[in-house]
Amino acid sequence: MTKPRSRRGGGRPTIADVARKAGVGAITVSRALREPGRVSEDLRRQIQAAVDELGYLPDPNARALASARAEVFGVLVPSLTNSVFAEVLRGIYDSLSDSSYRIQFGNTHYSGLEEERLLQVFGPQRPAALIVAGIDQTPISRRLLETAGCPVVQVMETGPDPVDMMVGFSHLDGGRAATEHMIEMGYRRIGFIGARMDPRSQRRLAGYRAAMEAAGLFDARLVTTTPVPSSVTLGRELFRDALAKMPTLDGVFCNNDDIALGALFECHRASIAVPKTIGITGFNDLDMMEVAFPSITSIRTPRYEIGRLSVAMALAAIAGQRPQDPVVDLGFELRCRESTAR
Amino acid sequence: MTKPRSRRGGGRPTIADVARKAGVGAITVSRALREPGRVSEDLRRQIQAAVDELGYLPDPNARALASARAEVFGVLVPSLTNSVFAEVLRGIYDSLSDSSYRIQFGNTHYSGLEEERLLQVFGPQRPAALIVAGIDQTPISRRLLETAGCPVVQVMETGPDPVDMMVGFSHLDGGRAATEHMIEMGYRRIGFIGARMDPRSQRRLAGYRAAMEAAGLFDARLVTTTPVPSSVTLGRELFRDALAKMPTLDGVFCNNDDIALGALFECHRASIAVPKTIGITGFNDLDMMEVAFPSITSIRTPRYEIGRLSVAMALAAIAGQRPQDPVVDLGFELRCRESTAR
DNA sequence: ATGGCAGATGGTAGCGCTACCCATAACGTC
DNA sequence: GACGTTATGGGTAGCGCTACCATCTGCCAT
Repeated sequence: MTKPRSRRGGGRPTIADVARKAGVGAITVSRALREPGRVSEDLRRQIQAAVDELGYLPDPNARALASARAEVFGVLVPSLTNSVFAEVLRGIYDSLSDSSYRIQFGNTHYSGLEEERLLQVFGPQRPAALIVAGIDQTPISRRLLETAGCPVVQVMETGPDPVDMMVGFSHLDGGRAATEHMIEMGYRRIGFIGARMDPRSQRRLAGYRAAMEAAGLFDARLVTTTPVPSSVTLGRELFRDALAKMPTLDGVFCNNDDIALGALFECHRASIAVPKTIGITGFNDLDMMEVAFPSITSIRTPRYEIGRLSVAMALAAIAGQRPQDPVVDLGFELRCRESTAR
Repeated sequence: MTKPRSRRGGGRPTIADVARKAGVGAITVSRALREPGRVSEDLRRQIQAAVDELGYLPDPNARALASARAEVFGVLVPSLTNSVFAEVLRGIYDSLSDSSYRIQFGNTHYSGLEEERLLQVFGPQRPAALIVAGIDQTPISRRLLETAGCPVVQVMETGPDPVDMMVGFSHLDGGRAATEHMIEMGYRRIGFIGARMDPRSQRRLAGYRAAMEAAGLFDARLVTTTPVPSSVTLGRELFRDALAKMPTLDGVFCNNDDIALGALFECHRASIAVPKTIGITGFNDLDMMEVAFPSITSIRTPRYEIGRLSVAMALAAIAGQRPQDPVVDLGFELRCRESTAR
């Protein structure tokens, strides 16, 4: 009569239970929880008491269905092995841990197809916001993002044509700055070694090339790359390859810090003096660069900050505050260290 | 008349649209999608055609509400900076990417309170399974896990009293094995240096102590620890502290590989011969241990495999297949390298 | 011929919440 | 004193899906 069916949910209190106990309507409970300002002080207290007593927790699934909006941030990164993305994720996480938003994440494995698949999985859920790494989405992914009906933040890079918002920095400028630094320090036969060669790596390479050409130093044989995923081990191998191909090498700009570390270790092993015989520059400035012996010059990238700011922008957009400039360039910083101090 | 209200959802096709187009009942569409075996070949084809034509995607929120079960795996890890957990996450992710399960993750920051909060956020959503790192949950967290109404896998460690299932290895045995190896290699004044000192680090320390005591070598002044989060930088500092405290040190077993790398770099910097003057052993066996110069002895831990197996066990449990043994010890492996080859 | 039973399909009634609209009271304003 | 206007609360009707039960068909055993 009262309960036509044993409750499927397993007997957890519902909003109706709270409403009954507090002697108010269910809607008022809903409002008291979501927009306390619209409910009088008295009722709010009464309702809070009922909530506490019953241990009521709103059902996020019912909420999502009724409001056509899930309290979920979807986050797409291309890799979990690469600690750079772990840091972005950490920034995202830390900025969201006060809120009731949950984080759902997807690993695209640097694949456009996989990214499309994941967007198709995330979309129907109507997430509160989407944060995706990179700016080179496939046309299908782009359309999925545009029609997602929620704020979208592309992170890690900036570019001219945001789907919605962007937070990042210029990899091309970073690559150029690193290379110019080495040229300034007197290196001439500067190699580029890079793994994975995703779009961001490509742009770092382009920056390297621009700097080298501007100085009249570019030589295609100085470039050693592979699509294989980056690792310290691979860094060592690539460095050996580069040196074999070009024995007069006097410096290397590495795609990232893992590669740089591998190169450094190989120098140790082969008794090549760093920075005297060969200079080394990394990219990202992981913690270990400072500590390495010799310490390694690198480009500090604002990974954690990118995560934090992307969330801040998304939350502002959810609250209806569109930023004046949807594209934010957080820049980077050259950290000169022993490995290029000739 | 037909549509009493403009559709809140924004006009995406619903199951009713598919049913109408295929000329069947909504329930049959639902069944065709979830348990194809229970629908005749003919209708299945018809329904599939309608689904394709409309581009129908089921609404996961509605599904979750109606079935009191969300297609979500909740994953709780204590850190994102520590690449060990990134690897576990990767294993979890890779095992789930074929399925329609989504992954929601939480970062407990090594805090029991934060873990409780996150479980309280995850619970009401009725996830399909929960994967949590560690076995030292607070009583409240434990109860939340027990009453979650879904499979629970505790990962990274094994222990006697699983909430439900466990996948991991013995950190105590790992610590002991590393220490015994150093003793065998002729080291005597072996220090332990450790950061963070979470429960797993504590057990590695206990293993170290057991081995040292068994050999009559233990001395409390050999132990240098800090609750500060681990990093390569910190490894260097701790190593210096340890050496200052105990100048006769002839070896160190490091809490983890970051610390070991910091110690190695400090040895380079201070011109301390490794492995001759001081031996170094790490823990986890990250990629870089093999490449370092000298290469660093470490304990290989099955991080990725833990992630994969935890998902496999959870999926089996969801399918109703309880494992014969709910606790799986994946073991570890000592990798002897140059840093302890005296 | 009857009953029974399995397999295939459909109808009804929610799951727990919120959007939308309405009711009421307490104040003004002119 | 009629008419807003604001603040506060409630009722109704779904959101899109699935659990539960009913129905219908065909086929076998009796």
